[in-house]
Amino acid sequence: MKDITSRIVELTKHGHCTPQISQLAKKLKEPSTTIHYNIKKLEKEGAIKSYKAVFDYKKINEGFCVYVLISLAPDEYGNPEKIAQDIAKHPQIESVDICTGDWELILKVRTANQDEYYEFTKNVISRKGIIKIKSLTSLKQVKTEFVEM
Amino acid sequence: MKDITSRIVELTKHGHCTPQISQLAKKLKEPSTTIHYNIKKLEKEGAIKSYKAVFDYKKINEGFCVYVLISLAPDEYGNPEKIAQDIAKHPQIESVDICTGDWELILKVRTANQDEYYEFTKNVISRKGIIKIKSLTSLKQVKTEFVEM
DNA sequence: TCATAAATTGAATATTATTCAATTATTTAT
DNA sequence: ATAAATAATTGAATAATATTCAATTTATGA
Repeated sequence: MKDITSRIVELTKHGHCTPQISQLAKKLKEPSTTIHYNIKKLEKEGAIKSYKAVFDYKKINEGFCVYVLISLAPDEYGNPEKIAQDIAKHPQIESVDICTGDWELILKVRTANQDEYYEFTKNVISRKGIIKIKSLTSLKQVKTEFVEM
Repeated sequence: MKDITSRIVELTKHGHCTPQISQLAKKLKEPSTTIHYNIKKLEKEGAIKSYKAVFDYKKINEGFCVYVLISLAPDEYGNPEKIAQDIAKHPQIESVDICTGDWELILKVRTANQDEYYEFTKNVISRKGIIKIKSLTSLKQVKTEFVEM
């Protein structure tokens, strides 16, 4: 056994997918060359960033999901993007947004379980510049990435 | 002009994409039939829910993004899924999670602008059972759906 | 250890994407 | 308003890719 599935998951999580031109053509009742042309246009414009798979994350051992609200130290206000991009690099991070309001950053983190999440917080979230954290653990995800579960 | 692109966006936002088996085969240095077999297995198990496009949402007229933290009335605690699923149906909703902590629900909402978001809150979020709301508006999304922007 | 099921693979086929050239529609400049 | 230039649509031909199938190997479990 080579555990090919986990490597497929890792690659299709970010990309390695493609639109189904002929299916779209049928659905929209247009020639497939027209669909093809318009998709390439969207890609060139940068409107489409990637094609990817959406998972039942419990089934790929990423069942533990936490939203992390972060408050930054005042001296970091000038450049929140630096911290945001550093955090975004980690594979457990689904999303990072720089926000208005009571919190400057909001993260969505996926790990296998609470233990792994705890390790993650120690290594990634505990760092200079972050002065306050509130975590909201997801008990059930009803919809994710525009896909209803 | 038929505005085919916006219909393509609408369909590829949820699905109408497919994994690139031959690309995955090259990357993983395995025969494409092996990749095919393993992908079909993941699909049958329900581990893969869908294949979809990820967008630069500003460029598809969904540049206004808000995280909405919701507190439910005590009489709704017994069945938060009902409300969650009702909310999830709306196309502006990217995600809905039922959470622990100070807030019972967390939504991610995407609209064209603040006005549209305001209409959305009036129609969807102002409803019986929801007693407290906090909104966090995203100023910049650094990573979304595991894709760095 | 034998029997059964699961996973891997190559060769053949079916399906789908892509290229290209021609046509039509739209925009821009005069 | 008209001509010229650009952008979008499309069908036919080709290239690339997915899928099926049967054979083989590997793993599982009584």
